[in-house]
Amino acid sequence: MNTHSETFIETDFTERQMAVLESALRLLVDGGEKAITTAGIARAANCSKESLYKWFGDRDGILAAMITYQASKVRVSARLGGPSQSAEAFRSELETFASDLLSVLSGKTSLALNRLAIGQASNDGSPLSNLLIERGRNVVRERAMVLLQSGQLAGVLRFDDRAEAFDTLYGLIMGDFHVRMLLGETVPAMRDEIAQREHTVAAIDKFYLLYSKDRLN
Amino acid sequence: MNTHSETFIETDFTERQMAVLESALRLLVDGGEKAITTAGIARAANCSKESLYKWFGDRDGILAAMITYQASKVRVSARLGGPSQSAEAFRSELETFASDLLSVLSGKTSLALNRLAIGQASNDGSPLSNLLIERGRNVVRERAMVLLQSGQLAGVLRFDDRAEAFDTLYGLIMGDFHVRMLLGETVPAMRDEIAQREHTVAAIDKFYLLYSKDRLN
DNA sequence: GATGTACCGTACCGTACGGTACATGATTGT
DNA sequence: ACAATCATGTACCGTACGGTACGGTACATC
Repeated sequence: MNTHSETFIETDFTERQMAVLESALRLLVDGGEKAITTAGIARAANCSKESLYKWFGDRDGILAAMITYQASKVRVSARLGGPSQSAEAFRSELETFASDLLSVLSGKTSLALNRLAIGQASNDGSPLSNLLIERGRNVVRERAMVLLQSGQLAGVLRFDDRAEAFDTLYGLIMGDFHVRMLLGETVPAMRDEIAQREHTVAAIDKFYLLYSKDRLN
Repeated sequence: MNTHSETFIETDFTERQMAVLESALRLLVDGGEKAITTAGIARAANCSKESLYKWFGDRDGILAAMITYQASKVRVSARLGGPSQSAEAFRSELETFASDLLSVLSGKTSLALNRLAIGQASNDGSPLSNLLIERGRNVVRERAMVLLQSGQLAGVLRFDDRAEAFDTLYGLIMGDFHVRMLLGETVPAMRDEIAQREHTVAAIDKFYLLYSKDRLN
């Protein structure tokens, strides 16, 4: 049995459907939203439009399925260590989180899906945006929350408001990089692996200056 | 003579054209991108489509003109104080900057234009995005840069890399609020004036912890 | 009062897209 | 072997949009 498949979240999608969604995502990544036409998806995936409508209902259903499917793929690896650990191990875990955050949010597919959801966020209740917030941001946020919690329990960090600490951590890591990348800019600090690493370390340094247990104020 | 008009940047737009752009912006704000049809703009502004094409070339020209026009309106008030000033006055100025940043980026028109630019950022070189970055972010950034510079000259702040200090300041102020608002979420910390004020003060507090001259490391 | 300019309103054209219907081939269960 | 189910490919329909053309109107300039 393939152990890889076990790390994926179970979805209600057929293999064929996932293949179609995969090619639709690829279409979105290098073509933008205007490239996502029902005929285009069908052509790229060698499937019929009728199948698309049978499986996903309508165009918005296809888009929602793309987000759900992608979210099931990038599900971040859960924490393995317990709450009791050394300060060095915790710092390392925090840096891993920061690095993962940068990698995920700067990924082409993530950017394309965020652009898609933002582009139609002004219309109605915008289920796409909610889907992206729930399955994207909130998942990452939950992981960070338990991480911060364990840091506090381990006596490494000190804060009153965990949510505020998370916001600060996020801000120090991402800054305005996300929006700039969404606008199509190639952010220098995201260029290569070492630049990302450097930025990550600096961000965590600042976070420790603000929330370390040994903080001097 | 009206002194207000002098604070506006000169643009090449006629009064009539500005009125048309104004109603187009209003259309965009409460209708999203899909509401911006040439016929819709003409109808809302009581002008003819032919005039639209004569003035702005094509649909993208209209969108570009909307961004340029809006940017000319929200041009932030320039700093008046010189580099030599008290620490209290500088801190106050920094808080004013933070407050202005929050107000501008959470404005309905700003959000709508950012959504518009992001929505079509994946296509080509995307002149809309560049326009928004140049006339939006970079203007604000320049203002913050001279502000930070004067803070260093006044002996209040200490940093080696001014750009890095700005990124940190921005991250502390905005966090992921911008993206969340772009996705349509109503961020609690942006709800009312006092919540914004509280958040602003906390952000500047953290910034001072990191970049104050009296920092202890 | 003639001429030119700028604008409005509307009608029109071509195209592209979302969605549906149908005919043909594959696959599976019995 | 055969029927039933499913998927593909194609053809089609209605509509909405970008862009253009044209007739009509107000106004200014000479």
